[in-house]
Amino acid sequence: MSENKYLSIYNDLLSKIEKGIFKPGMKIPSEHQLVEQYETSRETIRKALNLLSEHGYIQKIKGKGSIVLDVRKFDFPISGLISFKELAQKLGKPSRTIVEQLEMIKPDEVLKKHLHVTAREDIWKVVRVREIEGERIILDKDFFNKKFVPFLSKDICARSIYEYLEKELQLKISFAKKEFFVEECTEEDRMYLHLKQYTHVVVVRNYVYLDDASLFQYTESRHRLDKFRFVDFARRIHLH
Amino acid sequence: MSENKYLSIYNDLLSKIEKGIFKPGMKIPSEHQLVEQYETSRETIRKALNLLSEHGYIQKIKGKGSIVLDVRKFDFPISGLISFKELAQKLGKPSRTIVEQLEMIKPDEVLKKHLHVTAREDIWKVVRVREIEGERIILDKDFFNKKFVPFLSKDICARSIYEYLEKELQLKISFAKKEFFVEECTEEDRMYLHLKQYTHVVVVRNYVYLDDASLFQYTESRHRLDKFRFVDFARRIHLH
DNA sequence: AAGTGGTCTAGACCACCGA
DNA sequence: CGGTGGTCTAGACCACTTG
Repeated sequence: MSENKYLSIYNDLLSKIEKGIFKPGMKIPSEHQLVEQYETSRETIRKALNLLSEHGYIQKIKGKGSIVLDVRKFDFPISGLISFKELAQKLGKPSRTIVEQLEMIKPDEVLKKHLHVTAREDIWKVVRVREIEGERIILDKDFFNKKFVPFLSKDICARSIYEYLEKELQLKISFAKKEFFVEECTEEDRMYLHLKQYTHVVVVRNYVYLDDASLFQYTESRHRLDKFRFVDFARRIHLH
Repeated sequence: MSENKYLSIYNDLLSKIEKGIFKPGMKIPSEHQLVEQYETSRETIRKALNLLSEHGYIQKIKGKGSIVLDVRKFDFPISGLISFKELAQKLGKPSRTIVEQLEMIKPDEVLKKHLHVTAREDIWKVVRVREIEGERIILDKDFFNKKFVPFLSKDICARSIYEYLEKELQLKISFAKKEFFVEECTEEDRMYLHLKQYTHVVVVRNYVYLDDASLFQYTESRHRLDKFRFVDFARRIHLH
């Protein structure tokens, strides 16, 4: 219901692109035309179009118009790392999540640094393995500050912690910083994953921040080399 | 000189953050105050603040204000893959670029698909090796449609093709799509890189689009495992 | 209740593009 | 030249936070 006007226009235009009413290469109506269609002001239309542009659906060209792009349909949903769930869904492959550890700990030196916490604070530690087609591919180690996440259960971890945090606890995730690099396998990797002949894993460190800019989660995700994949869609910034 | 007003405000605020005049955790002046300081309208201030927010420098909180974040200073400049140059600069290490191949070719099947071209079009192929501290770390294979880049020389390739395209040819790069994955080393990798004991490379496929949404460059960048690093800063989108 | 950021309006002028 | 998108203004009302 009471959606923002510019968001509802964004969604309306998006669905027209996805349904093929606006086809790749085509120009969508001009801002002036859209102002009349949606009976709103030009800045509101521009907000909707800028969103479409930032998400890679259209390209705005000064003096010409906005044309529909075709880059996105080949790809995974939005820019960024495809999650385990999305991957499994896309590929239509049988998969499951195994909760290996769930405990309350005090942070060690490394974790204190990553989570910006003191030695006295309580931290949830969750270790999960993601299995696709019977192969244990990804090792996820999540750490949550108990201050933000008072309760966790194996059941919640086996489903989606993510959904629990956003829907049940109403935590508003605002932004995340990710780091990727390759590391030699650890004992822990060998214990939990089916590594085959691979001697290295791709490590993704994920720092998640809430709406009020407080860091509440640190995750280390360790992927078997051959099953790692990432897609990034980046708009170039033209300052100056 | 004749810079946009909102961009000059953005740059001014940014330099105050980087100089520490606005410190992490601090609130910057309210939009109303900034309107008076910069003698402009509120929407213009908001454009500048939204840019700062999108680039991860501040966090806007409704009803409270905008606070300065501290996530970025630990990291490489803007979100996205750090380029060879940035890496070398950051680490202050001696480095150079070696142009191994520069030729005009007709696209094979794979390239036709990647560059969206026909078999008759001419394609520049550039193969370069990036060396840091005497080690050949990265193999870059660039392909340009001759339609957009009529002339290239070894000299240009040894410096920065990038600068040449933007400054000399005035090409406006608009957005890029990147794919990351890990692959087994090829003969070519072994020939050009110092791979040490590593049996795999991190492959980055880069598709670059111009302002008019035409695809003009395809690049395959092959990194030795231990020297690959990526940082991503992603704002979470809250639709609905 | 006062202050904050989020949305929205109805105008204006500009730079760019195509015919 | 008319049409396009980019910037900018000076208001307005709202939802939210804090005292």
